[in-house]
Amino acid sequence: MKLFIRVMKALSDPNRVKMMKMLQVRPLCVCEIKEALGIAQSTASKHLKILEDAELVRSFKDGLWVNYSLSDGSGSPYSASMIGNLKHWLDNESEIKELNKILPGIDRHDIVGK
Amino acid sequence: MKLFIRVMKALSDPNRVKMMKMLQVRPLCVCEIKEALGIAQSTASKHLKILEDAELVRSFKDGLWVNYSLSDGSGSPYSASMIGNLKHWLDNESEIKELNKILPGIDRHDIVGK
DNA sequence: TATATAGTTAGCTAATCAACTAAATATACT
DNA sequence: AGTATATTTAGTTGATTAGCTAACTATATA
Repeated sequence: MKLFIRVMKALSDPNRVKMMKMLQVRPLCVCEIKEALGIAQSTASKHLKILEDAELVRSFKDGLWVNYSLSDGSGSPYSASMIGNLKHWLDNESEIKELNKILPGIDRHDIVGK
Repeated sequence: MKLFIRVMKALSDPNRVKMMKMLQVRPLCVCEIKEALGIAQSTASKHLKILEDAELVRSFKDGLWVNYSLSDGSGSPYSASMIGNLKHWLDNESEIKELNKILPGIDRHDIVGK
């Protein structure tokens, strides 16, 4: 039960859902995600930890950067199912279309201050 | 996005998930549900409203009783999918097995005080 | 070694939420 | 009409949560 609740809770926040949708496009570092969403870096980091604890995303370090990507779903049937469903859900939402539009222009090397 | 979040939020609470699992067995009135879960009737009622707003359950009055049952899923793809998934999820959880064990012994006519 | 950069952790605040009791509403029965 | 029963609504309280800033850790580079 705990695992299931953890996945549902993780997907109960709009910013976290947006992160999942962005990670469908390509792996992203924390600073790219905070940039796209317009939130503080610490906030983005915390959200990503919640998604990771729910086995919805995974992370690997690359020098200074921590890259986040969608999990392969091996963590639980709940995360696997939601990762799969989200691939075809919400694409017509204006907020998601907006993100998809700006995402190509977001590059970790161009992000200035924190 | 709002609809999706509403479904995720609705399923983020253990008591609400338990309600979904109980309603898979049979339609239930509020008093049967509060009895099975050991919570106040007003609490059960509020939870059921949240599930109903997420299109996960529906209700119809029968005299003094309000019967709740699983929604047919026509409300949204999100509710439809989750209703379907929950049919085969969580059955091996001890909390759910316990509920399934006591549920046959719970009858609205036998419930004494509120 | 010092400095800059990316990320996380700690600590705070405002908002949301689950629980309860008590009061109000709705329906049936005497 | 009056009473009992089922449910919902109002109002309160304690816990959780999302957001921020500031401080800390880790890594790379001058």
